[in-house]
Amino acid sequence: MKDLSKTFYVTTPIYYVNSDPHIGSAYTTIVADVVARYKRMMGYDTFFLTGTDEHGQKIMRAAKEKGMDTKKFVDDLAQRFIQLWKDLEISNDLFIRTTDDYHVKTVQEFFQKMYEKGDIYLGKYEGWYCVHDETFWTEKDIGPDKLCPVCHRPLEHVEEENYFFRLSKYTKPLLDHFRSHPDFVEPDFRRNEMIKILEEGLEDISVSRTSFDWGIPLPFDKKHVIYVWFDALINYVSAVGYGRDDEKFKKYWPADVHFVGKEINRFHSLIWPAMLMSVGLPLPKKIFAHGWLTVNGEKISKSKGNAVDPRVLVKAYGLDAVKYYLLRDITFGNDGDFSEDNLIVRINADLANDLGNLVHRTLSMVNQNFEEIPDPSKEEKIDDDLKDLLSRTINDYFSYMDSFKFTEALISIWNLVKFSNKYIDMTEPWLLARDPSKKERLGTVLYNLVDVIRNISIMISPIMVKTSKSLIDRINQDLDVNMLGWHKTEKAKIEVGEPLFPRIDTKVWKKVIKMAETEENQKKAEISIEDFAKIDLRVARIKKAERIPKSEKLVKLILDVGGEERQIVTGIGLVYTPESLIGREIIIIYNLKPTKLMGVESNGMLLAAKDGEKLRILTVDGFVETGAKIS
RNA sequence: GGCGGUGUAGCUCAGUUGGCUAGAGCAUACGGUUCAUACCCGUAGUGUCCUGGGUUCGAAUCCCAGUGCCGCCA
Repeated sequence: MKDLSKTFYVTTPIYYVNSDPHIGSAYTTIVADVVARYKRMMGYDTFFLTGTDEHGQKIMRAAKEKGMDTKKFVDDLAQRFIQLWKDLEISNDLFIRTTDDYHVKTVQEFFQKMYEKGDIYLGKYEGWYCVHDETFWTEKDIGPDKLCPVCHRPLEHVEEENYFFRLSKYTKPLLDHFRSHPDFVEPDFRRNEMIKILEEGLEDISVSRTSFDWGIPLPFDKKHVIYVWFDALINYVSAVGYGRDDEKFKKYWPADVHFVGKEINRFHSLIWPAMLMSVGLPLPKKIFAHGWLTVNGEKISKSKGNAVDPRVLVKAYGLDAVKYYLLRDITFGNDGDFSEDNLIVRINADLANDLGNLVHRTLSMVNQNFEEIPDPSKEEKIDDDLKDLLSRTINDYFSYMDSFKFTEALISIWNLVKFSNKYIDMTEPWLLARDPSKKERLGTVLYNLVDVIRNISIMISPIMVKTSKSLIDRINQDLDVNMLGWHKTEKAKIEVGEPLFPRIDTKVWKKVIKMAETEENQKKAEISIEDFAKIDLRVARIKKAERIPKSEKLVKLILDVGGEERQIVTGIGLVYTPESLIGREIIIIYNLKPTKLMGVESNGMLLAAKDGEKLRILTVDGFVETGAKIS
């Protein structure tokens, strides 16, 4: 299976250093990392590239505002990305910066080639430029207010001599390429968008600027610097030695897949291929444009406070759990939502309950009954079922991973996890253990389970690196994809270890994503006196109080409200003992709609002041008859 | 404004070329079990399959119109 002549080259976008990395940017890189790890496991000589995009007017201005030298400024910013990827254990083989010397040189050579080909010409550009988006607009694109149609910032009028790229010339060749390579751009709806643009025809684009100098100078006209997008795209070839290390370049180019966000799909699916055609290089095999993440249902933005540093999540939940969640819950290619609630559900249900518990119960039984992993012997029907499911899972796993269907790959692995739990239930090893004559059967059952766990740990290894390692170490086996399959577990001692994933107790757990809006929400909307009048508040005296069985918090109260007897259920059991409540006067909402809590009827609600964990019931200042109204 | 996608159980979604009483996971309720992280296993549900019309023996699935959400372009 190992064949190092197979190579695989995978890239992320290079990130514009001027904005902070958040969970959205981390998502692309994490996916690319999973793919790189998977391909390495499959025996490919893999090259995984990420990096930073550091030129452009926006960065130059930002540096100026801070009074910093531009290069020093981007050095600091790039470091933030390098550190983040280190913290997320991203396995990139190179981190490219567009300010790296070799990149600068390659870009100039690339540009020179295009020029010699006759695809670059000097023209006059007149129009409006948005510094923020690095985008040019023509008069007809914008309104009389001269604001950017995208970000609504003021535009700058520019009029200068620019070099242009004859992009229009490549409309037809690109269209042909799209038609003859149906998998060139994925998902398919993104490809269709690109085809539509091609059918309408491409226009030549301006590719140089003269009004500032933070960029790569044109080789043949030093007054100009190369448009930042042009410069950036070329990173994909400069990183693997274009014009500098032919052997390396030949080995890895063309790239197998460029992972990009949907907002930059055009650049990668149209402009970049046209540039490559111009210099006579083969096109990348695939561009995969994924969707955007929202966080807790809202767009990621600093003002909303949900632009969380991914490390905060990793620290709270663990890297493997966050990665599992991202790949399991968000269908790759579509937009998705990073929901902390759903993350916790996945951790508790899939990781702790299903996988963690399967491992823990299996390994515990092995060590309770045997010195080491027992030998299998005669197989029964249920064993064949497990074996069949394993082999189907392995097949599905390969085909899903090869087509970047991570969600499906994980679902299919987890079907195996769930069936393994059922297998334990059906074979009842704890009963087998009580009957010495069934020791052999017990050994077979436990061997099968360890064998499946071994397979699972290999399959999850590109995604959950630490978990996989921890699992395979506990059972003392090799993490080798060639060992995927039934009954390839070697004899070895095992170690039960701590539970892989502790459950998160949602009752006490504090979430880490603080939505800025939450605080605002706590300040409730103004109400009128009529609104308040709808609430019927009364004084009541507690006649009886008793805990509701099986509940820590809930207490059932029998009240006297002006001679009427009422039953309410209240959640103050952690703070008050029932005995201490009897005889006290409290305030209740008298006309609250009745409800049932833990099956016990509650006709009203007691008022209490809450300060974090502290809780005190409201009462009246001196004696008042029960049933008295409060207003 | 043009084009495209999407709208299925409380939640997240699956539903291949139209075909048996519409599915899964989570959550809920009840039962079983005890090796295990109050875990696992089983059972039970609930759905105007966005709305209205049409094609068909038969439509969540195809066609038309409307509507909500989303995307691309202008």
